[in-house]
Amino acid sequence: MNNKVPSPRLLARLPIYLRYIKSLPESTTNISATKMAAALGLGDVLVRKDLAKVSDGGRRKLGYIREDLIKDIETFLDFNSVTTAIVVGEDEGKMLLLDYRFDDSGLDVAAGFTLNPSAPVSKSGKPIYPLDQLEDYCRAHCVHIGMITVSADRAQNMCDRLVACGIHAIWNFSPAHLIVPKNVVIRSENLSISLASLRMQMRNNEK
Amino acid sequence: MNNKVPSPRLLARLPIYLRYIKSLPESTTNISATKMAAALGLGDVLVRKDLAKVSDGGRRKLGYIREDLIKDIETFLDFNSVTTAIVVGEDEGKMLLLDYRFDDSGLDVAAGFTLNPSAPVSKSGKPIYPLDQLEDYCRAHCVHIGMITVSADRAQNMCDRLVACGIHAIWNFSPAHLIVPKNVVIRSENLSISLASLRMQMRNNEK
DNA sequence: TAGATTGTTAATCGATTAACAATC
DNA sequence: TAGATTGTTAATCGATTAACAATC
Repeated sequence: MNNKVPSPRLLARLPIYLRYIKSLPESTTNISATKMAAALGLGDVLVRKDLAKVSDGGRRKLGYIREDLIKDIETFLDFNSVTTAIVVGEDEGKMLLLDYRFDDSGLDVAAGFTLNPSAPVSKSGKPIYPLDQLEDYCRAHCVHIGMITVSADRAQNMCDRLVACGIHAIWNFSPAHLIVPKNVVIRSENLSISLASLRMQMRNNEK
Repeated sequence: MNNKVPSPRLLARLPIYLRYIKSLPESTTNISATKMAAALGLGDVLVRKDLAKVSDGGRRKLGYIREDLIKDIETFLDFNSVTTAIVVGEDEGKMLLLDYRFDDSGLDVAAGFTLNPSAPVSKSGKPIYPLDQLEDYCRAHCVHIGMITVSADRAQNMCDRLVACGIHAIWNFSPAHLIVPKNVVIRSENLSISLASLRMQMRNNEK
């Protein structure tokens, strides 16, 4: 394990490894990179190199110790420390993300904000506040991530308000392209991109 | 424009270009790769090479004709032909995707299926059928994409049913790892991966 | 021992960037 | 002409794979 910035590709594969390892029967104590690679359709050397970056290695002939590997990946991905997030949004989208099960990944979606809350809590019991309490809440609590699910035309405004509250990162679920200062991290989920990629694969698959 | 399989990275950038070009004021008739690159924080040669792959080139000194470029990107991404999709899922998730605005990207989310529909139509008026009508519907209509939003433990079963109906692609919004035959395309949206990547960026940003 | 496995070093491959020529 | 731009060729960079040595 060294301290270089991990590549996005590695970061994308680690949760996949994690899910796979966790899906193995309880009785499994060891897992080899070779088998994991075969099961996931990846090269074995690739998996081994990835694991070398997050753990301190497996044992020849035995592979990696399952328990330790889970711990190592989770530690590397920082799943053990909790980051607090809030959601600002229109009703449906907001509800969904408020109640989304980010299982064991260290995200606490603490509250939702919307213009006119129709209920004081979401389905899973998370509090929903009127939008004008956003600033006070963020300052009173240690909120690091702001999730945006409003429509494209209101997204930049929400983003600016969150940035002004001192948020560290914006997780944008709106289709808008948002502009943030350099010290704020931004990540956009974009179903158009996924869709384009899916259709492209379909097209190529038909030939 | 040639006929090689486009790289996923190109595919991810094209919708970003598209969104940017469309966001320009109505009066804009030309746009240069140089300016676009600067606005989006990309290298200008990269943008120019990307555009060369989808259009038949810009004009020196003037750049690209906006209108044509939009058309070229949309054609390349196949946004003009319509693909029909259906959603199988639990209530909230299903509703959201049924009503999601895939603006102009050529996806028709035609219907939703769930075990016990609480209403005959979604908010935006899309029909919702009981799950046992899935097979009949898929065979009667020309459904190409099956979107899965059920919980992890039921996802593989839904996936198998959809595959048996002759679906061409599975768009998986459940956290499960799904197995499909070679002739079916699969794409999984995975918020854990996004979250891991976001937190990693945050961590590196703080240093 | 033989076989399964890890781990390392070199080769390959693909994507991006740099340098520069062309041209309107 | 000068400047803004495209487009091409070569260089660089990073990620993946191949080959192989080590070892339990």
